Amino acid sequence: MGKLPREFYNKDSLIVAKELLGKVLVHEVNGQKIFAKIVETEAYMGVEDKAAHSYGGRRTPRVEIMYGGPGFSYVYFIYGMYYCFNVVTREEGTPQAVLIRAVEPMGGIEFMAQNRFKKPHHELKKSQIIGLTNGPGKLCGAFLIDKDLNGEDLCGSKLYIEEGQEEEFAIVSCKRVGIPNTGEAKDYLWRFYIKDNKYVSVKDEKNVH
DNA sequence: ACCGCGATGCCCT
DNA sequence: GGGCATCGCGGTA
Repeated sequence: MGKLPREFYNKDSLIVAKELLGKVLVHEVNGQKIFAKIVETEAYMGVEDKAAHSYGGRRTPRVEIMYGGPGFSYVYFIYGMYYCFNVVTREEGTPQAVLIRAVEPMGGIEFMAQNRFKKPHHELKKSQIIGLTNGPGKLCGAFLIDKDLNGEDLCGSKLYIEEGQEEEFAIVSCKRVGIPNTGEAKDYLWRFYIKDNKYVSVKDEKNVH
């Protein structure tokens, strides 16, 4: 399957966030290959977006990678415990990103089970099987994504995204999660997910197509 | 099912 | 020193 080229990422996050649904995130690590279908994303639109780390042109060491070119990872540490994985979009100097919020496991599932719960997959409860990757912090745990992967080139051969199978699905657009203090930005419908997918972190009842 | 809360450390003012 | 693009637990129903 084809790896997404750098040009794929050189667009507004609102476009890339939708186009990433159904694509396959891959991490090759410790001789293992972990891969999963992207089912939920959020667009962070940079300078104009109060919820974005780069809002107003804020340029600190943490967000520096967002100011570089498209197709690199932006991994940050949150709540003292978790990592979140983003894909940097747009050209150098325009700091946008897409947060990957949930994925559906496809391969390397035993490895994910160990990484998340220190147990073999067959010992997991049903809620734990869904809980492997149905949230931004959880999928980073399953995929062994941490600070060391900040700034990784997604056009390389370690952490990358591939075309998925041809597939029809409906896309739901709704409000982003966990950004209560961002004024009008908290109400923008910049979260996207595959309708009816089990691995979506938070379903939104009153949604828009 | 839903709700409330505490964990825990880095980043930035 | 305050806040954070989260999660899992333990309570109540």
